[in-house]
Amino acid sequence: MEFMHNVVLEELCPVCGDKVSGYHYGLLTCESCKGFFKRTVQNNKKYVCIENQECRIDKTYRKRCPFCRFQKCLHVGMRLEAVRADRMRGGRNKFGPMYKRDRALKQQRKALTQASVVSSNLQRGFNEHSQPVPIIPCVTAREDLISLQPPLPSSSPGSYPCTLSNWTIKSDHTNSSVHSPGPPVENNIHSEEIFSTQLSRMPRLVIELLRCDVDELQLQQKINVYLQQQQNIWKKHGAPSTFSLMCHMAEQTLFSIVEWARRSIFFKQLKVELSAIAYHAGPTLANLVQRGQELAQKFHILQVDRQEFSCIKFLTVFNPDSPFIESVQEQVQGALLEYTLCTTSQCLGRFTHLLQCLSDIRSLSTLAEDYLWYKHLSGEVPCNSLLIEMLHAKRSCS
DNA sequence: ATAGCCTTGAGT
DNA sequence: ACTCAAGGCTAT
Repeated sequence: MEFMHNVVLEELCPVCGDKVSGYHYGLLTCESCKGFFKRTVQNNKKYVCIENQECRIDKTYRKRCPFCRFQKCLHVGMRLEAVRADRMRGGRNKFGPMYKRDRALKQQRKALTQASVVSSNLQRGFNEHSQPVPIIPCVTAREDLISLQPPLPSSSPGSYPCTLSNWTIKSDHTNSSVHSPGPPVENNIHSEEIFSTQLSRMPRLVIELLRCDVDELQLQQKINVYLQQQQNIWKKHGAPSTFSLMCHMAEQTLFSIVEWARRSIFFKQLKVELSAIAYHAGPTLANLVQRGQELAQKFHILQVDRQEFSCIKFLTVFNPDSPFIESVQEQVQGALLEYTLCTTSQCLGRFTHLLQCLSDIRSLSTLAEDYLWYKHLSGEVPCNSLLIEMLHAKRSCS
């Protein structure tokens, strides 16, 4: 228990970088930002920024601009609705389970990191370039991406259990509007223990991929915050097109994938061409959305776990357009095969299903890309520099 | 106004 | 009985 607590308290406040004192208003923050957020919301304070509304907020400067500090509080995901209108003290609120899952997730990430460092030291090389991988923090906030407005008190946290025979790994999903949540899984106190034990039997490559994985909770929070902001804007200026909204969501996801690719273990050895990105948009938008949902459903039925998902993502994002990438792809595919063989009793069945999913993602991604390019040529794509840049890069290559 | 410490109380 | 995230208090 003490160990669990330490994992959490080692972190830095996402607002100012000060020492975290616990979960406050939706996430881990320091004591001072907790107090600041509380005062601001309780007293309905209105601040004004005398600069450009982009003041740096850190431990030293956090007092200088309360406007930007509060914006940052909202941006990183502090929840207005966690401040009690009736000022009742003590007790618990609806975020309790979310905190618990977040703690478990962080604990598992830490176990992974430790196991992978040990494993790096013990084993030499699944390829000749193999070297101990530095520990890289998973926080990848791009603060310039989202304009800052208060979130709405609408989303309730849900659980997305990824289970497969021996492993039980849960991730938090606050947005369940696209895919339905999986069956409830009881909170297994010993899951971390089991997880660590089983880790030793997992293919090393799978461990590495998993360790570099995207912080889904953060990505979802960002997208949620964005959608919530949009709701405020719609009230004033009317709703934007679904397509424009999806471009924004795709852009957020894209940034996250780029960050993930940068962290990925082979990235430094590659001249990476990020190209095949799977997101939902289509020949007609509705058709592509439907195909995307079908794909999500397929993943759900198969109960694809994080390990498998990491491998599939790697195989999707990196195009086998050079002999080296091709060989790495083969290794990842091999690791996936090894993993599925040792976690299921279905022989090749599961692996074949996963490859089918991969193929679906690729074809969906091609359709989405064509559609986006068409929309771009007809001047309908909002100014999403990264999306368009990627599209241009892809088109100029092929 | 800030931020560190204290009190409270539902959930476990 | 214990935990820990709410609100409260108060020196700065």
